Amino acid sequence: MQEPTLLLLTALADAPRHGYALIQEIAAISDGRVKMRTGTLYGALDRLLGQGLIEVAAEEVVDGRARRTYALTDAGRGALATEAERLRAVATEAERRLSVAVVSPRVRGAFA
Amino acid sequence: MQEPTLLLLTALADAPRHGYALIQEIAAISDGRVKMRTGTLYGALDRLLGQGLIEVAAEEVVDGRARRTYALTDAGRGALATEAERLRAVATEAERRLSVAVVSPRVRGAFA
DNA sequence: CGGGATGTGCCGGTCGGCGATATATGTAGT
DNA sequence: ACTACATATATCGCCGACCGGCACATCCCG
Repeated sequence: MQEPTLLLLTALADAPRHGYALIQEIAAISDGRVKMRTGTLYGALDRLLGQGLIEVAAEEVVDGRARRTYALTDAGRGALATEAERLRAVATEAERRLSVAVVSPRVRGAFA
Repeated sequence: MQEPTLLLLTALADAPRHGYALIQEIAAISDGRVKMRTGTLYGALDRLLGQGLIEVAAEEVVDGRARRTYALTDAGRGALATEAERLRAVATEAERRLSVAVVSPRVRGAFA
């Protein structure tokens, strides 16, 4: 699972949302750094529907505009929890290794 | 940056290693779950060299076999640290949202 | 002498992300 | 009335990363 997909699931984790709201939510989560395009969004949505990680929670017409609301399934919640835990583990390991890195001779000299 | 790439940088974070050793190190990090293929490895290595995140630390011949050892550059260490922090943030947000999720009516009934 | 571990490298397929584009309606400004 | 922007959904083709498979070479063990 790649990051845009993970962000999508994260944006659905606390409450069901429709496509356009997801784009905004992801921008908010990432402090404006990630601007998901509709190409990425609807492709990922289709894929996640096929994988059973999300489902269509509602289809309604608001102000003349169709709106389809998606929600995480139990499987989606599980997948997100697993993925989050795995990523945290990798991040922790990366940081641990950086901190115990073999100090280069040049830098080691600073402690001599 | 994708996960195989992140794993590669992580495997190089504590000490320089050569290609084959990286495959084994990544398997160890992931508890045997990730078996990186050579196609992925050398492709990523080339890319990371081009990006200046890693460098060739040594080229030697051991037991008649050529061995090329790679090491993280300062830029690579920085990129890995940044990436690890970002991933941790996403993982934390995902877990937070899962925990504060709107409880569905069906489940909410269990608390009534 | 065959098989497995060590070691590097290429090639083609596949899949996900991305930019571009299209369509349609509501709202606000001029 | 016209324009522009936000809301909202959807498709298409390109590209880059990943991956499986293959090739090549040496060393060690049975």
